[in-house]
Amino acid sequence: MIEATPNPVTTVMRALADPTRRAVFERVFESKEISVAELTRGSGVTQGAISQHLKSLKQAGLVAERAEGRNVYYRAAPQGLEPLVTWMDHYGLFWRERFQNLRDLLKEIDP
Amino acid sequence: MIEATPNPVTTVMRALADPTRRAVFERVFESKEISVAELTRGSGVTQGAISQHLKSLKQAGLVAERAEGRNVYYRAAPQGLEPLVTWMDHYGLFWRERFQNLRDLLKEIDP
DNA sequence: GAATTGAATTAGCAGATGCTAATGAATTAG
DNA sequence: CTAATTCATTAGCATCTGCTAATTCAATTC
Repeated sequence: MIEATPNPVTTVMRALADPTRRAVFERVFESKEISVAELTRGSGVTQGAISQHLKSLKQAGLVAERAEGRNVYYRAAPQGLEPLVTWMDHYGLFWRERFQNLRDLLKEIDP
Repeated sequence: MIEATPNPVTTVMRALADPTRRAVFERVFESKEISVAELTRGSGVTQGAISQHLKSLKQAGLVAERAEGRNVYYRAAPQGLEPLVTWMDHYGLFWRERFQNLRDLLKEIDP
């Protein structure tokens, strides 16, 4: 079965399924803003590869960019995760169990 | 960067990233139990393909099986989604918004 | 017992994927 | 102005993936 225009869930899952690409997202997420060069350092892959991963993440709506001079700074766009959350809402029944342990968390947010 | 033993998050995401395979999981989830033949019907792919997808899902811990006679019945194992949930717990900050609407749900569970 | 059905496995293939190396465009530094 | 830095893009590649078709084994059915 082929999806003409791929489902958002598919897009996001595919973007995050690759460990290298997911690691890029995580680093972008943890830094408020981070340049491509900085992302490349210690990534184990070339700058070109990083740019390609960033392109995928951007198309999935998971990161956004801001150009400044010759640098391009990326930041996470966690709203991009919404398709995943919605999907899990529906198919992750076992959440119910989690909700039982959630009282503490709620207190933390609104004591 | 190559992962020797792939991360559970990677395993689950990869299993669910493919639309056909995810559709299989969803159908298994919605039926309490379902045979391979039944899954094959209306899936658009051959029985062999379905078996391969089920194998992936099983290795990811997302489904379990029960053999009876010459049939094999599959059921969802939503605990297999835990790696995903844990990951999102960490990287899906925007959950905070959702938590605000959660009070009602909690009351429903423990009035 | 022979034919049928359900399911797993395999070989083989077309297409997708992730990577590198190289190139090019743009900005900054000397 | 020239050299160096940052980033995106491309071609080419080795590998992975999802599929079909075919085979095999097991369990019903006739």
